[in-house]
Amino acid sequence: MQTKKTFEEVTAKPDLPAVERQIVERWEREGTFEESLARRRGGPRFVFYEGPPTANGMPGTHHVEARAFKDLFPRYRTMKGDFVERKAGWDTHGLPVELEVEKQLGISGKQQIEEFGIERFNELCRQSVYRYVDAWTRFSRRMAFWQDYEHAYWTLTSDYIQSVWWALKTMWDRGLIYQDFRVAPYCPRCMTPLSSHELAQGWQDDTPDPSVFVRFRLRDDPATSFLAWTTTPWTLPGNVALAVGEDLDYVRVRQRGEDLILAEARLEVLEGPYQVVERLKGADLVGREYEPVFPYLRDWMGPGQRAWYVVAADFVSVEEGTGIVHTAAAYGADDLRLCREKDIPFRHTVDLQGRFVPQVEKFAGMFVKEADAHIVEDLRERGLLYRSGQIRHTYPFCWRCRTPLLYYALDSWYVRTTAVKQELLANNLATNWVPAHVRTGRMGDWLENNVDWAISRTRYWGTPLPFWVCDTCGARRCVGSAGELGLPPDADLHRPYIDQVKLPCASCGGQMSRVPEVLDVWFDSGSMPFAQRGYPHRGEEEFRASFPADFICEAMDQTRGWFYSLLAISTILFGCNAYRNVICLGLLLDAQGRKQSKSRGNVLDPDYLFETYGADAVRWFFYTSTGVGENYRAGEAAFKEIVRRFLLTLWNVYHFFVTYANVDGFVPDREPPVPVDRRPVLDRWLLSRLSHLVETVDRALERYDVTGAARPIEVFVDDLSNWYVRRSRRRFWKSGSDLDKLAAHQTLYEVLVTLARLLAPFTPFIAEAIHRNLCRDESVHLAAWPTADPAVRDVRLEQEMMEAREVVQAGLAARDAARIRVRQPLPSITATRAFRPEVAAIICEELNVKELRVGAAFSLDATITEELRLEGLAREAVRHVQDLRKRAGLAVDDRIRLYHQAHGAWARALERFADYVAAETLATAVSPGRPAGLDGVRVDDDPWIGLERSP
RNA sequence: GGGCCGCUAGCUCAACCGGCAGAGCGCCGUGCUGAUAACGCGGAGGUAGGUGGUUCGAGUCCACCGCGGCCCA
Repeated sequence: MQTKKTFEEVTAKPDLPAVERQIVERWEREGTFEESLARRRGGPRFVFYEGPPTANGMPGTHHVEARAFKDLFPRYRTMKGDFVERKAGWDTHGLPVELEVEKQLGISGKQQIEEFGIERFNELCRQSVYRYVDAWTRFSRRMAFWQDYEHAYWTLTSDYIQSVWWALKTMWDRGLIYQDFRVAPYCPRCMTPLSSHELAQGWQDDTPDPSVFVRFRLRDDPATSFLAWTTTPWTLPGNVALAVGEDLDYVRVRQRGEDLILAEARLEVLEGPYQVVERLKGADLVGREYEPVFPYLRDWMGPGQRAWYVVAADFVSVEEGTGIVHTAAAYGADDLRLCREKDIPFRHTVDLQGRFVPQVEKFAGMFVKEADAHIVEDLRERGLLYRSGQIRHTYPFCWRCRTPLLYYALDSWYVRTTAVKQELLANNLATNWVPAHVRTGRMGDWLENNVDWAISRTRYWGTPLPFWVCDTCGARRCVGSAGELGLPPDADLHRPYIDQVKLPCASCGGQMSRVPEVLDVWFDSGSMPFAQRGYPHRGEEEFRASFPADFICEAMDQTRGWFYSLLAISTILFGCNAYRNVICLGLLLDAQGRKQSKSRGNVLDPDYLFETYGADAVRWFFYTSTGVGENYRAGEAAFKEIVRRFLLTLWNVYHFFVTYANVDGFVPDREPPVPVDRRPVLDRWLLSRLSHLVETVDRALERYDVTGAARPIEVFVDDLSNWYVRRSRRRFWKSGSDLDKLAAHQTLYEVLVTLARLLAPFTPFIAEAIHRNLCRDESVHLAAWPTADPAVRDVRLEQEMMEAREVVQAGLAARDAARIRVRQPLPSITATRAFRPEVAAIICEELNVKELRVGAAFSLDATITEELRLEGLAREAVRHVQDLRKRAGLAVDDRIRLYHQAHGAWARALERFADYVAAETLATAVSPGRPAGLDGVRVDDDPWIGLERSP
C-alpha cells in the first residue's frame, strides 16, 4: 500500500519561469497579497510611497530595478509584523503623454493641437494613459511587485487635482507664488518652450550663424565705442546693457580715427594696426553709459528707469568675443538674471511667433532669423558695424520641426523655494540617504544652489493652474477646490472646460479668467503624500497615519525630480521631508557600459528575461551584482549565472531534501526535535551559520543595505550545498532510521524553511515554492520573519570548520600532486593543529585517509598497502554500480542483486569488501557469476559487474 | 565650466580601521560524482587609470591629471 508522501515530489530540473507563472496565478486566485495586508492591519505601520511611473511607453528592464527594491522592504517589514499599505500610483499628465498623442495624430505643435481641439486632444491623452497602465500592471505582477492596483492613485482625478490646488493655494496665501519671466529654449513655430530632455535631442553641429562685432558709442564720447560681439544680431534691438568682467583687463585702442574698448586678451579680433592708448579694469568701465544701437525700446522706458550702461557680471570670459557682452534681457538666461539683479527694465522686441513686434519699425513682422542679414546691413549703413563674418557652431533646433530655437523669456509662474532654502537643507540632512554620499553630494549641492521652482507649462494635458486674473484690473486669485468655482467635486477640471470658468473680480467687479498654463508634472507627483488621499478635502485620517514615508526608492535622476518635489512641497506645507529613508539607485547600462536606449538597440527586454531566466533571477541580479547606487552592467550572462550558481543550487538542496525525506517518511514536528547539542557536528555548524546569517541579513536590511543582506545569503547557499549536503549525503540515504538521520532531516528542514523566509522579500517565487511544499502549503509571504537563535551560536566551531576545510583543500592538492585519485584510501594526513574527533572524522572522510595526525608541518602519507589497494578497488566498483543503477533508472531506494566476474586483485577486493559494496549500493546480495541476459559493465578490462532489481 | 560617482585579472565585482591583492565567470590541465544545469584541486592571467605627496607601510588618506557615467550651467 502506497502511503501518502509528506512532501510533493520535486523535479530535479525545474522550469523556473513556469514555476513563477503558476505562483502568480495562485497569488491572484487566493488573494495572498490582500491576505498579507489583512493579517497585519492594526499593526505598527511602515509607510511606503510609490513614485508614480509615467504611464507612457512600455516598461523596461530598468523599471525592474527600482521595483525590485520597492518590493523588497514592504515584504520584509510585513513579515516583521508591520502593516505596509502599498498604494500604486500613476503619473498621468505631462508632455510625454502629449507627444505620444501628437505622434499618433501626426500633428505637432500648439497651433495644430488647437486646430484639432483641446477637448479631443486631452481625451486622447487620457485614453493613452489607460492603455499603458494595463501593460504596467501586468508587468509589475509578473515580477511580483506587490501593490494595491485596485486603489491606485491617479494624478488626473478631480480629487487629486483639488489636493494639488489646495497645496498651491496654501503657498499662494503665504506669498510664495509669483509670476515672472524665464528664459527657455523656445520653438517659435510650435510656440512652445522645450524641456531639457527635448532640447538634448536637437543640437546640430556645424550650424552657420553670423558673427558680428558692433560699436556701442559712449554717450559722453561718441568718438569712442565699446566693441561687443554677437552671433544673434536679431537680439540687438532688445539690447539693454553691456556686461564686463570686473577683474578682467581692458584696453582703449586708437585705430583709424576712432577709439575702441575691449578686453586686452581679445585684441586679436581687431583688423589692421592699432595703438593701445589706455589700460583699464572692468570695474573702471562699470556704470559708463552708451547709445543704444536701436532706439525702439526707449519709448517704453518709464521715468527713473535706467538702461544702456556697463554692468559687471561673473559670466564674462575672454574665451571668445571681445570681453564685452551684449545683453538682451529677454533672450538669454544670463542676461535676464543680470538685468533682474541690476533692476534694468526690458521689453520683448519679438513676438511668440519669432517676428519683430510693430514697434521695431524697420523689421516689424520679420522672422528674426531672416532679419539677421537686414540688421547687419542696417548697422553697416549707420557705421555701427565694426566687422562681420560667419561662424559655425553647435546650435539647438526643434527636434520636431527643425526650426532653430530661440532663447526666449516667457511669462512663468514660480514657487519661491529660495525662501525656505534653509529648511530644505535641514530637512534633507535629517533624511537617511542610501548611498550616503547623495545627501551632501548630489542632493545637498543641488539644494545649496536652489533657485525658485518654475511650475507653469504652456501646454494642455496637465493639472490646470488654479490662478484667475481679472481682465479689467489685473487682480489675482488662487482657487483651492472645485467648490470655490461653483463646480461639483467630481467635475472634470482639465482644459478646456476649466478655461470657460470665469469668476467675478472682488476688487472691480470685472471678470476674471484663468491663466492658460498647466502645472509642472513634478508638482503633481510631489504632492502624492496628501493628494493620494484627497487631503484636505477628505482622507485626513489616512493622510495623518501615513506621513511621512518610512521608505521610498527611485533612480538617481530623481534627485532633481521626485526626491526634490516631495521635499520642497512637504517642507513648505508641513515643515518636514516626506520621507525618512530613501534608496537612490544607479542606472542600468549594457555589458559595454553604455546607457541602454531604444535607438542603440541594446535594451534588455524584461519579458524575455522573465521567461528565460525568471523574475527571481532578474531581481537577485539587482540586489547582488553591484553596490546600491552604482550603475549596473548587465549582459545576459549575468542572469544565466545567477540561475545556475544560486537558484538551481538552492533548488537542488531542496530537491535533495524532499527526495530523502519522502523516502524515509520524515514528517516535521512528528518527533520531538533532537536537542541541538546532541546533533552531529555538521548540524551544529550549519545551525550556527544559519543563526549568523539571519542576524546579518536582518541587520543589513534595517540599514537599508541590500547588497550587504543578499550577498551573505549567496555564500550561505554555497556552504549549504557544497559542504553540508556534500558531507551529509550518506546520513540521508543510509538504511534504517536513527537519531543521526532524524537530526539530519530536522536540521536541513529547519535550514530550508528559514532560508525560504529570509529569501521571501528578495526572490519571492522560489521562496514561495519551497516554503509552500515544506510548510503545509502556507505562503511564505504570510510567515513571520526569522529571528536568530543565539543559543545555537558556536563561533569556535565555525572557525574550526573553516580551518578543517583549509586542511581538506591542502590535502586534495597534495593528492593531486601525487597523482593519487581520491577513491584510493591512504593511511594518514598530518595537519598543523588538532581537531575535535568529529571534525577530524569529516576531514578523513573527505580526503579518504584513515587517520588525521597532528604534526609540525602539513604532509600526506601516500603509502598504499595491499589492504588499502583492495579497498580502493572496492570503491571503484561501488562507483560503477551506482552508475549502473542510475542508468538502469532505479529509484534511490530500490534494492538490487549484484553479480560479478573478476580475477586477481579485483576478485579479492570484491570478496574482501563485499559487505561494504553491498551497503553502499543497497544490494541484498553480492554473488560471483554472470547470469545470462543481464546488463553489466566491464571495469578496466577486468571485472564484469552486473545487477538486477531485487524483488 | 561646475558637482557627484566610478576606474582592481580577459569580463562582472569584493576586501572591516592604512598592514601578505581576492571571488565568480571565461581559458588550460586534472580529479570527483546516485542532490546539482554541478563540485574539487592546480595553472596561466595584476604597473590596482596616471603622476606626485603623507606614512615604517597606501588599492585604501591628500593633491593634481586622464578616462567613463550621471547631473547642472
